Amino acid sequence: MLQQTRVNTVIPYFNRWMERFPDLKSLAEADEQEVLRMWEGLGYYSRARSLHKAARLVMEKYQGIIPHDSRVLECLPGVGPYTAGAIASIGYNERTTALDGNIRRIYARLFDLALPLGTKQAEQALQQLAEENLPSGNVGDYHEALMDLGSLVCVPQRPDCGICPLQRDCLAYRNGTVDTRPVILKKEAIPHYVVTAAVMLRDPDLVLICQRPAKGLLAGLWEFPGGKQEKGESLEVCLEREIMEELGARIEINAEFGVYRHAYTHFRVTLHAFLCTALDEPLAKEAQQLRWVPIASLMDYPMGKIDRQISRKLMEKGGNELS
DNA sequence: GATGCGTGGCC
DNA sequence: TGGCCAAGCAT
Repeated sequence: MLQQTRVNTVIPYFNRWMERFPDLKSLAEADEQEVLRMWEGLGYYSRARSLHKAARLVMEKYQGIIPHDSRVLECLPGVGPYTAGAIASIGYNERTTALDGNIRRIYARLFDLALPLGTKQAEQALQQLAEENLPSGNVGDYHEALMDLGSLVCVPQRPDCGICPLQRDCLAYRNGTVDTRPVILKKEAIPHYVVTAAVMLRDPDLVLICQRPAKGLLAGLWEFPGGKQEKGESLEVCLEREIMEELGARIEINAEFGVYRHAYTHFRVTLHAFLCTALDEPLAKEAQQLRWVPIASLMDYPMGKIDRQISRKLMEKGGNELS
């Protein structure tokens, strides 16, 4: 859960998760849709599927005992170099590095590393620094201490060097390069898409939702069908085209339903949702499956943020008022 | 080796 | 508003 996610965001999810899945066995026996529902809102949903698979794998292959060896841990789905090192060092006090974003930043500043983060040379240098500076004992505490220092004091922007216990050892501080360490290569500006979605209603209170493909963005989650607006295309034409492409159906667009903005990692979207009626029976083409579900049951289906907002608005309004 | 993958907080 | 960033990993 903590991969690329702040502790304060994780805490409520972690507590709910541990209540529902108190051990590996309960997680291993759960079905994937429920796992995704428990994860909904945390993002990076492949983490949930990987964790689910890893639980099953540990139950089957390792008799329910999470391995101690970081090289073995790295073979588990969703477990890479950092997570393997964190489990081994924090969980089992094995003498292993656990190089996360915080610790990379701290070492880059302590040693005034000029190599851009993410390059092979920088990674090698950081890994070497991590190994050379690994204490002989209490490695888990060491890693947690550095991560806390990185998240509270040696933060990316405007670090609080005045209260840093490492100030006198910090080469970047001495050289006046704290603000430019670590060196981060500029990222491309992210595109902004306009997309449409159809809230297709059918008596008495059914609405059509589609399960997204098993790979890619929001994989396995449910959504209201639609897609990107093309150049020179009106929102209505866009929606009619998308529904024909995705579902092979003509629709009647009855009313605007809402406008939603959202920023993903690699793009932004403005989504226009419309209340619609199907003129043909929709078929699953790109979607894994389609389902006409009672509006009151929408919470049973894992969704991304925008589709969950649409769902909540639908549930508030109720089916009758809309059709 | 580069790219894709969510969401929320801060400025 | 938009950019930046967060206890990275898989492909």
